[in-house]
Amino acid sequence: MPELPEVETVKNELLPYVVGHRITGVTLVWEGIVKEPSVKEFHSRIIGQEITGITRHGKYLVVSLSSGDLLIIHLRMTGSLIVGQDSSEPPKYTRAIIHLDNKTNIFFRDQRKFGIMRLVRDTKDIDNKLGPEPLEASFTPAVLTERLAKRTAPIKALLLDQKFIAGIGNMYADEVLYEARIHPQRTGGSLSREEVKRLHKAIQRILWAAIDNKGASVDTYFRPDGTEGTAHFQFKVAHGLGGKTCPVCGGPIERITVRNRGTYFCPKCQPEKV
DNA sequence: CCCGGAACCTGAAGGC
DNA sequence: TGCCTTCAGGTTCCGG
Repeated sequence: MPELPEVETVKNELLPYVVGHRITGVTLVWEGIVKEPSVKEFHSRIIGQEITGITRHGKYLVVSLSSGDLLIIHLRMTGSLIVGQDSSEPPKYTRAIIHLDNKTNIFFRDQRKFGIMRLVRDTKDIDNKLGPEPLEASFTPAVLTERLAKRTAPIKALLLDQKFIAGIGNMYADEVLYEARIHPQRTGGSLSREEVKRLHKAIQRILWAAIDNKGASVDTYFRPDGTEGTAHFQFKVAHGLGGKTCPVCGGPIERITVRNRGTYFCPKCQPEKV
């Protein structure tokens, strides 16, 4: 599942292949991947444009074009962007191919067809959906404290809410709460000052460590060169480690459901009552 | 605004 | 072997 560290890695590793190059064509193997504008207008506006940069907003990739248009890409759950040669066979589940003038193809693979592309003039509509970027300097413990105040939703649900904080998904939410020793069902507003500090630190440490490891290849995530990230080797609880042993207390990792999402945690190290 | 639940989608995995 | 059900989860929508 591409979350902030995976999307950040895709951005970083895609950049050298694409910046300064022109898009010579886009093959839409599945047209439904383009949400906006019409397929016809999408083609006419994107072909011939030079890629000038890529940024990340939460889990969104924003590819800037010389025309001023922005190509917004969201990989959702099973999407990946793989670099290949013009002559290479499209990987399985390829939904779109971006052809560049350097004989390079970007293959947009996506098993479940949830990923999207959108051509827009500005990023207002995605930025309005996103809370603070957790790795920016402006995301301080005080900011987190203020946002948690009076919230009655479980902390796990808040971490998954992109408007509360951008970029965290199901895997990293579990890892962060484990690291912070906070039970996923605790309500946001009930966290002590000490717990909020631990949570803030855990968010930044877990996400930076995952970026250092080029993301977690637990499902269908691959780096643009087709290799796997290694962040999942550091997971203590997330993604199917239920039943395994907590590395700290030796007790079993449990699985519960929070907001219809599989949630892994250690009941001993993350007690419900403090 | 806040909260929770369901829907969207498709392939993998498990039960029988 | 094969049919059927269940599960996975980022985002969006809807109801209270």
